Amino acid sequence: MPYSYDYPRPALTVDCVIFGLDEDGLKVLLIKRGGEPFRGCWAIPGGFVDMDESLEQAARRELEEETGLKSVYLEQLYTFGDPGRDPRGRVVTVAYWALTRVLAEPVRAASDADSAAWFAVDDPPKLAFDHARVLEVAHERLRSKVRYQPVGFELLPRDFTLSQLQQLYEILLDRPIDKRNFRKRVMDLDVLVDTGEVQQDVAHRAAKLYRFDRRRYEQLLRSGVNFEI
Amino acid sequence: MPYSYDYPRPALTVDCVIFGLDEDGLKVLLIKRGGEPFRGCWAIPGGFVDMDESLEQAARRELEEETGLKSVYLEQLYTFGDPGRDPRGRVVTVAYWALTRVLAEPVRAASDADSAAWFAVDDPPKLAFDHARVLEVAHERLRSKVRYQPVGFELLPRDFTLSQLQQLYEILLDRPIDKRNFRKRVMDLDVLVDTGEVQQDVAHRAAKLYRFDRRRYEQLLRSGVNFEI
DNA sequence: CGACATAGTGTACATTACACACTAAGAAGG
DNA sequence: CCTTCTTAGTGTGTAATGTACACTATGTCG
Repeated sequence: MPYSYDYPRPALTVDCVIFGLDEDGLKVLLIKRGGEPFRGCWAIPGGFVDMDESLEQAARRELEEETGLKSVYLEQLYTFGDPGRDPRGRVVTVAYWALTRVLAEPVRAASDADSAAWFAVDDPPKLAFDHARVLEVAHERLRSKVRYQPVGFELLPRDFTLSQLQQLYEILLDRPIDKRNFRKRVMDLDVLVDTGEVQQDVAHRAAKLYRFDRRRYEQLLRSGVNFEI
Repeated sequence: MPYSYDYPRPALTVDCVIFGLDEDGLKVLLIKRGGEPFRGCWAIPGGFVDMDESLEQAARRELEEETGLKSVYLEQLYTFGDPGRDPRGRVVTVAYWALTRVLAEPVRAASDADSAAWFAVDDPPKLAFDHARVLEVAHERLRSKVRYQPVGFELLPRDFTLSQLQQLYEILLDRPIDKRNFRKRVMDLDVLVDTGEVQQDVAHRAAKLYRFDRRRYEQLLRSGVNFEI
């Protein structure tokens, strides 16, 4: 027993709630557990924190190990630490969350997990531990965040059309949006650059392609501009 | 060495950033550390999590032990876990925060701390560990929360005048507010009950006393009403 | 009873949000 | 090449909301 302490310590883990978007709607990335407890059960990817890495680094590492996903922008969600949430003993979990494009990110099963797959957020399988609660908190956070921050842009290809952007927001906000009002609002935000290019190979009038200007966005954000959509 | 594990574990602590309000402005509750490291340095109250208590219970317990403060409404803020933030080794801290009335909550030094005192948030002393950063994150959270949730009501006596409420918001938002617009806005929220009473013992026209209707507020909140002030 | 201190009230104007429907461009197929 | 189909792209009027602004009312105290 190589590691001893004067007082007992909880185990520390990180979990990653990864939301993905495709034409069907909002998805969440889950893994099938390969070990006990809850073997064979679906769960949110995550694992133990190493002593020399930050919490976010740990989350990023576990996510890549278990799903192959890398370089997503992770944000801290909440820390779950009630006694009894893990049958192995006291485990405290710092949960992170992110939004990605589903199609751009094919997932593979990896080391610690039997397999990884996307599930509709509205209809998830039964989950291990208190992961149903974790998913709920994350979904709540996503909903409230979408309203006042332009998270959506991360989910599109670098160059995208306004219709694609609108479709994305309609899925995230789960309501139809008026085209003209949406375009007015988005253009007024002043964070899109017209690339001068248009869509290729479409069987109808090609739409203009825009690009998100992150630098400009961060500038405006600092000066307190309201990014409500 | 009574507690042994197969893998090393970080120590887990909780910290409480307690904001208080008095007529001078926004304050934060700090303790003077009685032990090493950073002995004699001011710090955010907190301590180690016991194995059989939830994170929030731990925060509440440490807060009472170190400052005498109890039954405040704590909310989870953020979890700080970078390696190197504590010279004793890897320590992960789940930070909580709360708003209280300063005058209603005289603080005493207690067990783990030499003394406890309120400091102006804008002009804190040099703080132990990465507590300056923790305070900054908490202050940021407070500022953004005040805008869209009626946190202020917690800080007033059960029965209060609209002028007191306005003064409170002026301090929290750090800007003057027009009296008529403020009253209109607040009354439109429809969460105040007219008690029928008025102030006593004031050397001028006595103001009506109102009470915050928490039940009504929670009802409206669930139905998606906007509580921006 | 006059001076003083705070309570309490309404309106006009500017800004923003929202509802709403047609023309434009390009591809495909006969 | 002309018609049809599909999506792109655009403006205006109206309602709702936000904001600026100044006076009267009520009580205490000297």
